[in-house]
Amino acid sequence: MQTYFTIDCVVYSFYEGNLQVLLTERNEYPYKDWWALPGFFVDKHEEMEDAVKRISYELTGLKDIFMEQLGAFAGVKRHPQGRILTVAYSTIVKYDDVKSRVRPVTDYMRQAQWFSVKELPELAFDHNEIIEKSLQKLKTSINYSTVVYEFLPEKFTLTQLQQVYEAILNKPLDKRNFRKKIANAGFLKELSEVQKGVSYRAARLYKFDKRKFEKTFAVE
Amino acid sequence: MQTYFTIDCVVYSFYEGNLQVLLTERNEYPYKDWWALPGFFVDKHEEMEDAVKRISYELTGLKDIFMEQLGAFAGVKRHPQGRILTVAYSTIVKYDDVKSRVRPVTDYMRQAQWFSVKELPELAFDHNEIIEKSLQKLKTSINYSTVVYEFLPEKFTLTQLQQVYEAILNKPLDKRNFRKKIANAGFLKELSEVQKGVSYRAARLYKFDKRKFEKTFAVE
DNA sequence: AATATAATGTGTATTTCTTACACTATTAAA
DNA sequence: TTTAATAGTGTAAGAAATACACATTATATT
Repeated sequence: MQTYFTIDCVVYSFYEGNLQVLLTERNEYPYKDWWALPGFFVDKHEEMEDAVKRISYELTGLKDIFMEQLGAFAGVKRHPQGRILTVAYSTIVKYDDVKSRVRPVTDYMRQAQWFSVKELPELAFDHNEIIEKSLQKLKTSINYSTVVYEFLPEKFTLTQLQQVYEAILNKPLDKRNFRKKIANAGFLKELSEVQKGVSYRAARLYKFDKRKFEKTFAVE
Repeated sequence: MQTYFTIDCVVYSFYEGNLQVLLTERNEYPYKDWWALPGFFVDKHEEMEDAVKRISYELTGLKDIFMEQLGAFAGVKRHPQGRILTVAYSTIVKYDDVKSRVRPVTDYMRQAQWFSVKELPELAFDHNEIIEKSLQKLKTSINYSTVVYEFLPEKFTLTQLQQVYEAILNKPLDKRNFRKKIANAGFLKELSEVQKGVSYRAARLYKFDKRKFEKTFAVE
């Protein structure tokens, strides 16, 4: 007994204070003209991770992006033509790296577009449910993972970092307490550089120090 | 392009101070005579969750058990005959409910046996990896979920509860601090009953109060 | 009845973490 | 030089986490 097998990608970025998800407009039945997560059939000899990389690359032009498996969705009724098992992955890209490059991947999809997670349309299949689950996971893993840094450029300000936290947790945070906590964690390297091109006091730039992070979370 | 589709179950219980996993001895190639997680092909019109329930029931005679999806494992090379996608689930049963009932499910499997997670043999396919990942997840979810209570009978002592925590976290805990923390959380209902049949001071029994738990973790 | 055994049940002091809260400093643009 | 906009900073109070030792109780054994 065999089943069709696809992967779907929840591609996130951060823009204008909001978490954004990349959706594509379907050009085929079922759900023609509906918005949906970008997804595909996985090739016979292709690893799932490679399929995700392939889709993400074709959509955004980027390689080496954050990628995490969310789980399998295989409800018998999720697809009108019988079970299609999908494995959902979430990926995160830096908006600036991508903004002008986003485009649909195949003829199956018309346009590709960013949507704020706060204003999602009704999506094809069980895709709203997949995104819901993915957001939940983002939230709970924020303190134990490097996801926040995946949204930011290499050098970032503390305010930008706080905004990403706020977007994921969907609530405002106190600036001083936030900074204390971040300073305390000790994962950031303070640079001597400051922000450029702003018409107000320029903020100091920081880098995420992966080594220090791994030391803290090392299993003994 | 289609793929074979199985589910594998990580069935846990708690016995003699250790986390135990139920393994079956394979009676078929590949990996004949190896120990493996109990698993099966999923029927065409069967929901994954139902397949897990079915297997767990056939192995242990129990219904209504804890069940959680761990994720999909679909490496092209995980099965020598080409990709077989498996979705792994973890389930938890109470050892006493089950101890004499455990038995293999089909001709594909010879005996079924509990193994302490501290002394696992080398398993078929990628099953060691699956268990590793599952243990990791147990650990990180212990404080936000009801998993610990799934291991225990309806009425249990605080020492038993502490032992389950210790087995999952794989480290000893301070008795007084542990009790303070539990009392503080407020999920337990103290009973007027005490333990029976022990040859020393009998401990007070407690029940898990699901309502209180849900109140605490309610999303606002 | 006395004793040995084995586990139960309990409190305090210390440290660490979390939270609440408001003003001055700096820069660029007008 | 003034205005606008954001950066950057400390303290006090309360809550939670940790480290630590002994008297109590139920049963079994003699």
